[in-house]
Amino acid sequence: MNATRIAPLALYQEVAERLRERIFSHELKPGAWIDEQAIAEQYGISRTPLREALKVLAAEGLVTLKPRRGCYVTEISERDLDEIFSVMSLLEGQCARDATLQASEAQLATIKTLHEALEAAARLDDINAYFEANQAFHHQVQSIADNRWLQQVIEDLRKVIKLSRHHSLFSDGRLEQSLAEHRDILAAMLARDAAGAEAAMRAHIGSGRQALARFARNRSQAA
Amino acid sequence: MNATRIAPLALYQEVAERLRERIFSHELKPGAWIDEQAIAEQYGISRTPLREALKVLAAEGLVTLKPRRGCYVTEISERDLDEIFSVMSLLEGQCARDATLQASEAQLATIKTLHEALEAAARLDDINAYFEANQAFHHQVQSIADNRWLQQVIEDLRKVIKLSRHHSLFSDGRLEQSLAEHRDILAAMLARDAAGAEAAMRAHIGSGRQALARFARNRSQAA
DNA sequence: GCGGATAATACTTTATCCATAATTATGAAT
DNA sequence: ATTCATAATTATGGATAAAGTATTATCCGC
Repeated sequence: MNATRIAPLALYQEVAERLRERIFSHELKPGAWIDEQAIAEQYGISRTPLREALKVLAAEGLVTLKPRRGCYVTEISERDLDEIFSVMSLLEGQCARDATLQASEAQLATIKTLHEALEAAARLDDINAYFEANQAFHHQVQSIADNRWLQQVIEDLRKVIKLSRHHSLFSDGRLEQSLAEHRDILAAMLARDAAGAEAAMRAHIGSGRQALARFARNRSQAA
Repeated sequence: MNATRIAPLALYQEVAERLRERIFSHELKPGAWIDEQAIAEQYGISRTPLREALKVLAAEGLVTLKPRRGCYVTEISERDLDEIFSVMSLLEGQCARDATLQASEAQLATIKTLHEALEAAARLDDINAYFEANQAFHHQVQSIADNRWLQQVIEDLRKVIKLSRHHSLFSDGRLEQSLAEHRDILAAMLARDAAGAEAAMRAHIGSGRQALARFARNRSQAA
C-alpha cells in the first residue's frame, strides 16, 4: 500500500477517476470488456474497490454492467449523440442566458479575458491550448449562471460525450468556425443581450454536433 | 430453451430500489444516517451489495457519502429546489415542444385519453388517482418527444425532487389549478402549437415549484 | 476550571475466499 | 460432417474478516 498517499479520497473514487481517464483517452475503447481481475492486478488492489468504482461509472453511463456477463465500456450511437447534444444545446443555452442577465461587470471582464486566451490559442494554432481555453470559457459561463444542478447535468452529459473522440475536433476549419461562434456569444453577453447569447450558444453547440458527425463519417470511411 | 428467463437483476439493484422506496416514503428522512450494519441485517444480506447500492444512490444524488463519516440521506435545500425546478421547466418544456411537433394523431389521442383520466380523478377529488394520472401524462409526453437522454435527465431530477415530500401537493386549490394548467398544455398540443405547449408546460412546472414552496412554508410554521 | 492530548471504541474500507452462473469446447450421435 | 448436449473452466457476485482511521471521551496538566 502506498504510504505516501495524501489524497483524502476513498480508494474507489481514485480508481473511478483513473478508469475515467483511460476511457476518455480511448485506451479502453467503447464496447471493450473490462477485465476486473486484470485491472485490479494492474493497480495492485483487490476487486472490491474496483467493483464499487465500476458501479459509479455505470451510474455515470460510462460503462454498462451486464448482470453475470461483466462490464463493458458504453457504446454511444450517433442517435445518442444527437439526443445528448440536443439537451446540451438547451442547457448551455440557458446558462448563457442566465449568465448574461446575472453577470457582474467583473465577471463579464473575466469572460472577456478567457475569450482572449481563446483568440491567442487560435492565432498560434495551438489545438490543446484552444481546447483548454474553450473548456474554461464554458465553465465560467456555467459558473456565472450559478445553478449547481444545471452545471451538474451538463457535466454528466459532457462525460458521456467524451466517450466519442472529440480531442481532434478542432482541426482544419473547425477551429476558426468555433472561434467565430465564440465571438458571437461574447458579443451578445457584453451587450447584455440574453436572448442573443442563448441563441449564439445554441448555435455553437449545434455546430459542435455537426463537426463531430463529420469526424465520425471521416473515421468510418478511413476504416 | 428457457424463454421464461427474464432479466436477472443483481442484488445490489434490488437493494438500491428498496432503499429508494424507503427514502421516497420518508421512512429514511433527509439528513438521517444510514446504518449499514443495521440495513444489511434487516435485509439478511452482507454489507458488500449494500455498499454497492449506496454508491449507485450516491451517484443519483439521493444519498451523500462522506468519506470515513458514513452515508446520509441527502438534504435538499429550498435553493436546490429552485435550481432543479428551473432545469426541469426547461427540459419538460422542450419535451412538450418536441412532442407537439412529432406526435402522430394516434399519440395525440392517447394524450387526450390520459388527460381525461386526470379530469375524472379531479372530479372525484381522488388525489392518489390524480397523482398517478399526472405522472402518466407527463411520461407520455416525454415518450412522444422520443429523446431517451432527455427522459433520463428528467427522471433523475424527479427522483431528487421526490426527496422533499410532494405527495400531499395536490391539496386544496392546487388540484384545480394543476388541472387548469394541464388543460392549457393539452389545448396547445392538440392545436399543434409547439411554442404554446412549451410555454404552458413551463408555467405548469413553475406553478408546481410555487406549490411546493407554499407547502414548505406551512410545514415549517406547523413545526 | 478549562483545554489539550492520548487512548479506546466504532465504523468505514479493503482484501480474500467461496459459490454460482455462463460460456466455450469437446465428444458423441445422427 | 455437423449439430447438440454435457462438462469444465473462468469470471462475476456475495460474504466474512481484518485493518486502518476518525471521533469521542476521559484524564492530566496548566
